[in-house]
Amino acid sequence: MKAKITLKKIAKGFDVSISTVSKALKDSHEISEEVKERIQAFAKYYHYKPNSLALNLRNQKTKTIGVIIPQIVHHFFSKVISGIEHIANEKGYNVMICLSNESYEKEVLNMDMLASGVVDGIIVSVAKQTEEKGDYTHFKELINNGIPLVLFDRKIDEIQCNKVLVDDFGGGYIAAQHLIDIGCKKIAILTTPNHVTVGNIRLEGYIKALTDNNMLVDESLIVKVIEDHDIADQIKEIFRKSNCPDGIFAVNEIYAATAVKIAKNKGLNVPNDIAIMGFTDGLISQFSSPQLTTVAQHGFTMGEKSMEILLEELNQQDTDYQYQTNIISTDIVIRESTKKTN
Amino acid sequence: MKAKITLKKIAKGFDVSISTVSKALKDSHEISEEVKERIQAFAKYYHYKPNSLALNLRNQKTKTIGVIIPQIVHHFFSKVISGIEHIANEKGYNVMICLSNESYEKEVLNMDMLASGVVDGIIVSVAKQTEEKGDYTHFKELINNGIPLVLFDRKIDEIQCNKVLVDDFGGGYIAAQHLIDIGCKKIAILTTPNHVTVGNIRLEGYIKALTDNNMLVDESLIVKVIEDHDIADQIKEIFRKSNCPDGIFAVNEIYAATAVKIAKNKGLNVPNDIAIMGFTDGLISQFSSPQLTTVAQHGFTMGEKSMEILLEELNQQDTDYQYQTNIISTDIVIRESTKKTN
DNA sequence: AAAAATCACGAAAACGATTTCGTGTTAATA
DNA sequence: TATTAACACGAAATCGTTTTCGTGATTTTT
Repeated sequence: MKAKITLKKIAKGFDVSISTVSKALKDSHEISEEVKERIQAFAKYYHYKPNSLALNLRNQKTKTIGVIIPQIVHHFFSKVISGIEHIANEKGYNVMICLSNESYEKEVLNMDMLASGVVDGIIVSVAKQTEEKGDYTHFKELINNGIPLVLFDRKIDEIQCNKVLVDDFGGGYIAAQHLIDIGCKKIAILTTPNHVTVGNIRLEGYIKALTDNNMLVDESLIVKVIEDHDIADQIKEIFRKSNCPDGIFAVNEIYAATAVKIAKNKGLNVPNDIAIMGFTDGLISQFSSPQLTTVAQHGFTMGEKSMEILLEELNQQDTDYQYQTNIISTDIVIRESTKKTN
Repeated sequence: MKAKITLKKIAKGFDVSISTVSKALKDSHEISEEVKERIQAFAKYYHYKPNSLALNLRNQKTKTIGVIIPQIVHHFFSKVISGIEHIANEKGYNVMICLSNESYEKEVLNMDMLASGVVDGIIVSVAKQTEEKGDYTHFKELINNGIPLVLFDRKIDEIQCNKVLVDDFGGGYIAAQHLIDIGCKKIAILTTPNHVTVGNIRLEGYIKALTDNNMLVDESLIVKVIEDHDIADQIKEIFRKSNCPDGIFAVNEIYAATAVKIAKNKGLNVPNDIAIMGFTDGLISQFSSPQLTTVAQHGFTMGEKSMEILLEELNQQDTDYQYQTNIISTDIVIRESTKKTN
């Protein structure tokens, strides 16, 4: 393990002071051309790099932002990260990604770590367990400490900060409306338990679309999938009912793809016997067969927007800075799984 | 923006020295119980957290490791990250993830950033562009600077360091052998251009399996897909040939799923007319129809192993430390796309 | 009562870099 | 020749923390 090269060592080598070396490397006019050249050449040869820790400590900023996401094996979050990275790199910021694995405890741990001076600001999508627990003190502490925070994807009214959200309500609405438009009469929804905000809001959009079309909301067609249990088993339930649906709106790709698989196993034709669509335009939707109609939620744009807002907050000086909530609209991507051919 | 609380400020408040505060917070026996209690209570109330930058600077270590991956929207890399995180968290390390987007320039940038003192060690999967360029000076510099490095997934013989690799040769071999076993006579391979090492090695495994079984290697059945062009167009070529294959081994999920789609469009039955299999057991393989037989490369295990080796190197004192290359074996996951029913 | 030990705390160095403010030497000006 | 710039560099503070080494003031021991 070779010792890293520092200003001090260069100074000793040239028998000058540390300040001289520092200035020489910054090409200061205070230093003679001859000394500058020699020092610069030496530094270049040995690949001298100023120590970031020292710089950050002195400048009281790190040019790094932290991101805490619940999962990484997930198309949407990957896209958001890409969007964040895109803007961050443009503006010369580094990105530190942490995973909470949907766990409250890991979220708190990650946040503590990030808040201890290693980043200038933080972007978070709240873990499901935190939503369930409803304990947001770690966020409030962060804000109290004056560290800019942007929340994305999951809507938490209890925290006052900048937010970037998906238009889950609108997404749920256009999904249901699409199924209605193609002639579905009995539309089921595969959603998440109540504490998962995004699923809940999509459900609300679905309900609104149904009532706007004078359709009854049948509780038996609303399936709240619990992730601890076998997902397929829970989805199968809906096919057993005497009132088997002719359309299914799933609030994510996995549920949608699973529903398709079950339907096909039951001998049903998708989309002719039953139309099925999902949420999130990921790889599963694109590659499953039939290809899935879905609501695209533009993760990349969300990441970009989150980073832009964070930068805004980082650069603002106003005492009366106003937090904003940005809603990213959704689009429907129509594919085979809802294109009836008869 | 509230000012952060520091030892200095606490010291001023209590009219004691900084050292006293520091010791009081560490419950040192040098400080009287009374003073300790008061300072500790104050610190707790105001959520005092030692500044990481200062600590890292003093301790000359950050308890953070950096990871540079080419892509994040990719099941395999996501899995690797999860594995790295798993071990890192167990050992009290933080993980900083950077994306190179397969770009040489971004890889160098990220590495420079990480090498400037912010991490204790680095785990990298080399960008395709770097492989193509063949310029590994930034890696050599890193090693020269004494920063532990672990390379994973992509095999770079030019760099001397710890490595964790997929058994791509074995994977290619068992894939081809499997197709042979189920009776395929003309087996095509969809692989990557020569400079992408993993694709290349999988191709070698495929060739070895064929020759071991006394089968001819038909150059016209080896398709090297160029990612700049339309992937589907290039894959379609193989179906046009007079000698259309009865088995396809694709070196990744996307190629495999695309091949399946094309085959189905041509009216071919998968697997009966043509068996198709991929590499990487990701979501596409699991959810496409028919479900894809594939070679699982255990990304999670690779991540864990990479982190373990990095920790080993971080903790070693030996002057004659020996680098190791760890090969993670692959498994074949047989699904519908190669299960002939006739 | 003198010597030694303990107590409770402060001063200062160290990590690595930047930057302000000197300061001694030479060169230009009056 | 005396004064003033200009030049080329060094000392020291600063960022926040830990830690070693003092050092006065008690307290204990002889």
